[in-house]
Amino acid sequence: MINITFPDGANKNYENGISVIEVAKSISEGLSRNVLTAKFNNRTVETSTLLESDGDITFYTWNDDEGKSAFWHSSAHVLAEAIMDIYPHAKLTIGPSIENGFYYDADFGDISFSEKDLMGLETKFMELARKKSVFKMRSSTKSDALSYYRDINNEYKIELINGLEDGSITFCDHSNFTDLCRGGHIPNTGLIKAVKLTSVAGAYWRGDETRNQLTRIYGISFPKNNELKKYLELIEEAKKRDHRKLGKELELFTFSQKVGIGLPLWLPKGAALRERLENFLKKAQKKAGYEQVISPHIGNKELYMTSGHFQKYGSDSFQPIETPADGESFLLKPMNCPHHCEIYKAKQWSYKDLPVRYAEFGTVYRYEQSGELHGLTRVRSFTQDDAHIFCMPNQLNDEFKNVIDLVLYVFNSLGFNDFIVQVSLRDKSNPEKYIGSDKNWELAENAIINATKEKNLKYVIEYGEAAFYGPKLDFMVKDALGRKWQLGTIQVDYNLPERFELNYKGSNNEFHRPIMIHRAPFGSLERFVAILLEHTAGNFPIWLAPDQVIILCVSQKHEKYAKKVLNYLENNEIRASLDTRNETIGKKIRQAEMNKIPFMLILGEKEYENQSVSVRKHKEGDLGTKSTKELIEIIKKDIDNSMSYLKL
RNA sequence: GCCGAUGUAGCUCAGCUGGCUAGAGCAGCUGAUUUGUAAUCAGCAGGUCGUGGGUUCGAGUCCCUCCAUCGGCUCCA
Repeated sequence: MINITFPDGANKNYENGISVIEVAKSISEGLSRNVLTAKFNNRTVETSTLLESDGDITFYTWNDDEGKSAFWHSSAHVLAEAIMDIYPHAKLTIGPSIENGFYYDADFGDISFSEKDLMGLETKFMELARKKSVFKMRSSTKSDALSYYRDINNEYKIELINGLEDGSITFCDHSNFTDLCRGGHIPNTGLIKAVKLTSVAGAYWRGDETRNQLTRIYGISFPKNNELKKYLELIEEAKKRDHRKLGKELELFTFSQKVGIGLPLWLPKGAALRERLENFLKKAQKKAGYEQVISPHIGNKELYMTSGHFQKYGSDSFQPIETPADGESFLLKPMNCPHHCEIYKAKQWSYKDLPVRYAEFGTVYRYEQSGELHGLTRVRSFTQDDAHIFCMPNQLNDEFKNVIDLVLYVFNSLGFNDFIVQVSLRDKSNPEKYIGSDKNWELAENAIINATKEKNLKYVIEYGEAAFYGPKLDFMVKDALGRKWQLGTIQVDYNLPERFELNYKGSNNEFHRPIMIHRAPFGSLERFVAILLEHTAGNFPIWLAPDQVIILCVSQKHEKYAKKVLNYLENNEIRASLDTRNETIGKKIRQAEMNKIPFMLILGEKEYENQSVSVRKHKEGDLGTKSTKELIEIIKKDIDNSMSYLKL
């Protein structure tokens, strides 16, 4: 007999060698039907696994992330089977589950696989799934595994197996198909009732640009047809929130091939919105002891040689601007830090002066690869809400924590509650990617981790994501389609102060090196506005909204009164516009709704007679007739509410 | 940069297997209408079908080049 403990603490005795699914069945028939995968003693097991010791068990269904990932991972197996069925010469590599679905990477050799071919694969997929083939794990010796893949000439799997330890190698069989796999499957293929192969993409083997490019097929599958339908509808809805679409519709920004790809042009409404964001942050920074500085858009190449940026990024950047003078060249500013270092150097510093905090909305230019450009989120010219704090070692922790507070304040003010805090550290196996001593890196990395812990932030560590000069604390937010983007960032840097030979006079009358904190709560104004657009679907908080009020005349007869009301609103510092076009009131309302203007005022005969206004709120509808005094109160209150966080 | 897809008026799209002066709705302009809470009616104007080449009696439609955009990969100071 073995004793099995359940998540609620209850436990029960079973025959030694009972299967996971039988244990589930002993609890309830329903659970055994829904269980997709399980963990036994914290190890992922198959539902067919036989249990031969005491232990804790947890069952996972479609409602759990673990259940979904087993479902999707199993779907990847079926996809692989379908690929081999239709393209017998393809070479399989890996096929994991991802956040929304799964993919499989395969080498199709000379065949160019395109989206048109997905339909055929999808049909084959469902045909295979319907066979209800059972997933069975099987262990193999390293030499058997290697000889299996040598026989079918799959160098990718051979490379994978060579990286595995003998004794830990397992295959998963279902139907007549087998694949190298470490486990975590659903009971059988029949549970997959719906699949959608969503896209084809190129992906480098092992993520390495210098190696073969494989064909990646993305898909998503569901236990019910209806869920697939709902998922596809959700995607359609999300596409409507795409900032590129909304930015055009709301006349916020545009691009022009003539100006150049990836170089955004801000339209009046967008520029004004951006300015409001800048002023909001400037105000907060002033309170937090920052001073604004200004630096030029170009800098001498020597500046970036000193910082190390030129050596690191020079060859694939906008190329240096040569001047008539011999040997003189300038770079378009790709970052502000070197300039701020030189500003720091403009005077002598005493320990009594520190910390000093230099802030600048600095526009920078980076030659991003053409395939990487993406709306406003990845551009070649963007404005960082940059600042650099120069401080002493004993001030570092407090300064860092204050910056965290500032970032959180910005995020909370704008309703970004759903973000991931990422500690981006160096990849120690690639030291050539970084500058500076190991000792300085240790200090910087520890400073970030400690401050993050002290602020009780839940964080994930990502190795290899650090900047070349120092580790980062990144605040990641998802766009409408779930893609993660870095917005806020805070970096600890011991290296640039060294390279720029920054110093201050300590109380012992000796020179010391300050530590530098790089930070940008928005990250870039461009990306921040893009993500804000997608999160709000263009319904900005009213304090930010391009137009807060639009006045709609029932007929052109009321234009004069409308102008009076407009004037009144403007005198009360409310952003308003007037629609006097010769159109029906219905049409003007419709357009104002589509333009997402928070308040609409309808002015006609009735309002003119008693000098009132009819108020309609965006998405809510008619609020009835109000006096102009009441109107201001209503709007001011609304603006006030939208700024409630800003005042904390 | 790499893989795949797409590219027709300001916007959203139609144009079957190549065949008469390339269509529609919205937006724009002109006129009528002067309107009561999500589209008033009529008329007009607007496109070298992304670019350059090729195949063909004939190309928006087929082929190639380049460019841009979209979905990924790589990259992201």
